[in-house]
Amino acid sequence: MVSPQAAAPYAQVKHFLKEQLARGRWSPGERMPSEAQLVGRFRVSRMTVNRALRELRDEGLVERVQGVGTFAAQPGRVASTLTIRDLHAEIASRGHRHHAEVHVARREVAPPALAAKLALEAGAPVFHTVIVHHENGVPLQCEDRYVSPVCAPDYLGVDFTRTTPTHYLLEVAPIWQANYTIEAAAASAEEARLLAIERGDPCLVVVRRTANRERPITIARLVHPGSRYAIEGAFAP
Amino acid sequence: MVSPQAAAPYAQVKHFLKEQLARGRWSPGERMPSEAQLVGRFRVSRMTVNRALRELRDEGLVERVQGVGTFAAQPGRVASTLTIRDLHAEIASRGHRHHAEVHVARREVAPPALAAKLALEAGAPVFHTVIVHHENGVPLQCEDRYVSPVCAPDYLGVDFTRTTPTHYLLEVAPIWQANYTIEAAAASAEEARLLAIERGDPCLVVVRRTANRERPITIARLVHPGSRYAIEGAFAP
DNA sequence: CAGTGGTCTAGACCACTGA
DNA sequence: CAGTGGTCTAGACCACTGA
Repeated sequence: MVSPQAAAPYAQVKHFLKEQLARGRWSPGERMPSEAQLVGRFRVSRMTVNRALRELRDEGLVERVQGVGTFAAQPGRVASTLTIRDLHAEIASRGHRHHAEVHVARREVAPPALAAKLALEAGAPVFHTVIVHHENGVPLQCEDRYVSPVCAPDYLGVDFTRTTPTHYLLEVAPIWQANYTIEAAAASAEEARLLAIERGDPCLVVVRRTANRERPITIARLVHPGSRYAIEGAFAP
Repeated sequence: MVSPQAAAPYAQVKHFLKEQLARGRWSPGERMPSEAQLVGRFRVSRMTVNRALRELRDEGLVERVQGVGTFAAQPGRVASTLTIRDLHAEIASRGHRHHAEVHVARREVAPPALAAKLALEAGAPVFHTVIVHHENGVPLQCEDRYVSPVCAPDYLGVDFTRTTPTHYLLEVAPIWQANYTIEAAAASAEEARLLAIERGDPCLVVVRRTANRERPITIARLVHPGSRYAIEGAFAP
């Protein structure tokens, strides 16, 4: 009998393997235990073990070859797609906990360059939030965002520990178009502090600007520790 | 009885729902059929339907709430504009000079993990090139590439100072599908040397794997100095 | 309370691989 | 051939939700 609070068996198997992989129990390319062996060790059914391994494969942690076996892949990356996707949903879909720390949430006066990008007049008010998103308690993204009060007048009234800016904005101001840049940059002292990494550590930086049919809505600078985040995607005809 | 070629039942259910979602059968937030209803309609077991829905949730296409139901998610899903561009053409289009330095171009024996990724047998030969691309004399990209001899048997005969691997491969082995990851990483000593940057400097790393209809063609790891390269894109409805 | 999704089980058949 | 992963089934128990 399993006590109610206990993690699901498939999650336990997955966690165990993840842990061992992180510790280097198997070098990349090395054969890992077969499903049958894990069934024996954990006293669970093969479907349960299979789900754990399938999810590890989907996360890029293991490789599986039918008729051959399961092998350790290069160590841990998390995945995303090049879409405007709510980070909360993304983390939840991995079965992980998300929580957000709000560091800044206020009205500011838009300096000229920013005002121009948001199609506001210089000196007009603009909303500014700085929020750090955590996955299972580990900082994953520092979201530095400016929002046009014209498109989302009630933005600052949102409880960002419960609703992400992306989620809220997608609801109140549907996106018509967006552009983005993706680059690698060294963490600033401030970013390093917020993300619990070292200054100068490589970060994946996405700058995204969205607009509706008439005007810009928001500009966000999303900084991710390079070691904890990767963008994944695919295309087919 | 299911004919051997048929897609797996879970994939059929998933495909059906994806199709309907794409057609706007359910608006965002609208309730979709329950697992029980889909079991009845497709004559499959609930585990099968559950897997289809779970994967749709993981892809961000639906939201599921225990005790309540399954709902169509906000769209948010836009085709990636990340294209496979020939770097030579990209540099030329900026009116700049491109030249390539070939550091490695040889046949090697594929270690197991690589062989699996390229659908080769372990120990089979594989082509390996390491080429540094310069824009106006400045190193812009270090291209570390493995190529399946099955798809491009004459690969090593190409003069890579005159033709880029991407250009050549697009000609001899048209791409049917591709996937990629984008991440930030610190330059290794070797990469730093090739790119004329400091070890540890942030780099934008794209790993791209392409395949034709039958089999993988090539895996490339493209390392760019963070200070010199960014990916840009836009999407609109 | 009925309906929902989350998960597990113990078996099954299959395709594939390498010895 | 034995071993592997891919998938399915038909049931089960559970937590959760909203009427």
